[in-house]
Amino acid sequence: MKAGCSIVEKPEGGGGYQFPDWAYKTESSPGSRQIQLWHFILELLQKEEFRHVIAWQQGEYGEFVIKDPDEVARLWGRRKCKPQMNYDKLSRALRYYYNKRILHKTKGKRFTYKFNFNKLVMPNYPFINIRSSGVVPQSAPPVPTASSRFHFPPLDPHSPPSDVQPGRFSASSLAASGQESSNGADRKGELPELEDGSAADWRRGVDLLSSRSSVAGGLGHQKRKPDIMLPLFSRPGVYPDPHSPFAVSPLPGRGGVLNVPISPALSLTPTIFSYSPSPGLSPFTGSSCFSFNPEEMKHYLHSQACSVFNYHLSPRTFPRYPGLVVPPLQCQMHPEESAQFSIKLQPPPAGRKNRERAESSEQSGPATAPAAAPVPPRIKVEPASDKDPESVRPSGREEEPSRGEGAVPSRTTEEEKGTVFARPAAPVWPPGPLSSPSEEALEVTDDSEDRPGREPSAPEKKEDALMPPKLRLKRRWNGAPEAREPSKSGRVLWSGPGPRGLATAAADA
DNA sequence: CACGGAATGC
DNA sequence: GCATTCCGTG
Repeated sequence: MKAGCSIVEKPEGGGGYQFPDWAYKTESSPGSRQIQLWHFILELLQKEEFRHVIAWQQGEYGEFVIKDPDEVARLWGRRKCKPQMNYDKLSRALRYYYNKRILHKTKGKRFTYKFNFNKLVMPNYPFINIRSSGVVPQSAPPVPTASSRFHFPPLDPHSPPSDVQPGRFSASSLAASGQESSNGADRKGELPELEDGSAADWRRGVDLLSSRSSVAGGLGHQKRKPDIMLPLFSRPGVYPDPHSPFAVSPLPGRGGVLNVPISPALSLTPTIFSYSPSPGLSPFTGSSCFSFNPEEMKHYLHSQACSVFNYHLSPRTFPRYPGLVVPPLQCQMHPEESAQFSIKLQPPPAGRKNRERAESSEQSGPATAPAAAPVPPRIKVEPASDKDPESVRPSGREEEPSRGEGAVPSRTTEEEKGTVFARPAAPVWPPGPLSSPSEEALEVTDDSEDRPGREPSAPEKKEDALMPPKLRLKRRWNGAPEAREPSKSGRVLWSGPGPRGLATAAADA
């Protein structure tokens, strides 16, 4: 790998997880094993240290503002060992996400982009009812008793999906997936190809799941439909940054149907699976829904924890099992920083045909921000390289004074992790108590109002389920700020498709 | 600033 | 595939 740059690459699996595998893995980034820009952005967003550089925009769910474009570019360049990186280039990369629907631009606001969680998730989890909970992230309503009901997903391999599934979320419940949908408006006709790319990508996560589950089994054909289930999470709780898309909506009661993992990243590759491939380890493996090996579970939980932690996912994302304690692993990673050391400049790409300009460049930045940080002890060095980027940075760092949040120590030790769940980092943001998401969601809700969301209660199932994403694809939903909620207004949400995904999936299997 | 095509690299 | 790098156009 790029040796020189040590940085990131994926952590090894064995040891600890520095970051969720999926963040670096192939799965999440198919062709390339390197970290992807959106992962990186999420990393930065999750860290308080970078709040002054990039932060969630309050008010809009999933929206973030690059406060210091140059800095972000530098950090990115550092991470990728591209000293020549600048905002212009970085932004080009971000623009490529538009078609993939990972991001979209918030028009009118400079340096402001928005993650498209909704869409992200949808494809993967068509069964999720967005409306109720508000899309994505917050998706899940806390199910209080989750534990009791805990059904784990079934991801399992052999188990026939069919067998298992029924209980969990019925398709019906999930059904509604579609907010996105379609309103006619939405889809402009532009999308010709649609999906290919994008949908496919998202789908990938599903596939993974599937594959995992079926690995041996059935895979003959792949079904795209996800048959996975996500665990329900019980506690509503708290969450760190309200603005974070990962944050859960404060309102517990609403029902979401299921919780889905939310981050886009997650959606791509659910954390669940990330932790270890080995079949044996898989928590779900073999076991039926309820049975599982504690060890494995721990492992799983850990992973989840890490994910939660790393991305500030809502605790909801973390399934809670009674009694289970998650041991701290090292989950931390830090984006940037690590790079500090090894940055190697790469020669100016001579890239384009005739270009030979050499820019001077300093090598990247030295310091600007974080860099100076005390270098942590363990950071990765070459050998370790893979491990983490910033791995371990102890706690230190910070650059960001930010106001009050000082209180929160922020990650650091394990304990904190625990804390995270309990009380995540403090958001700096004041009040914004409600996140928009919820609001949005609320409105829509309708059927799902079910409060506790627990399982899928949704009665309705729209059957059609997933729309072929292909169809929809490229629409640009940007434009109006609120456009994103078509459902509400237009409401249509796809009536059609819903549950089918699951159901079918099962069936397929 | 933002967008997106094109060429290129990995 | 996913950027990175340029660049012309709004």
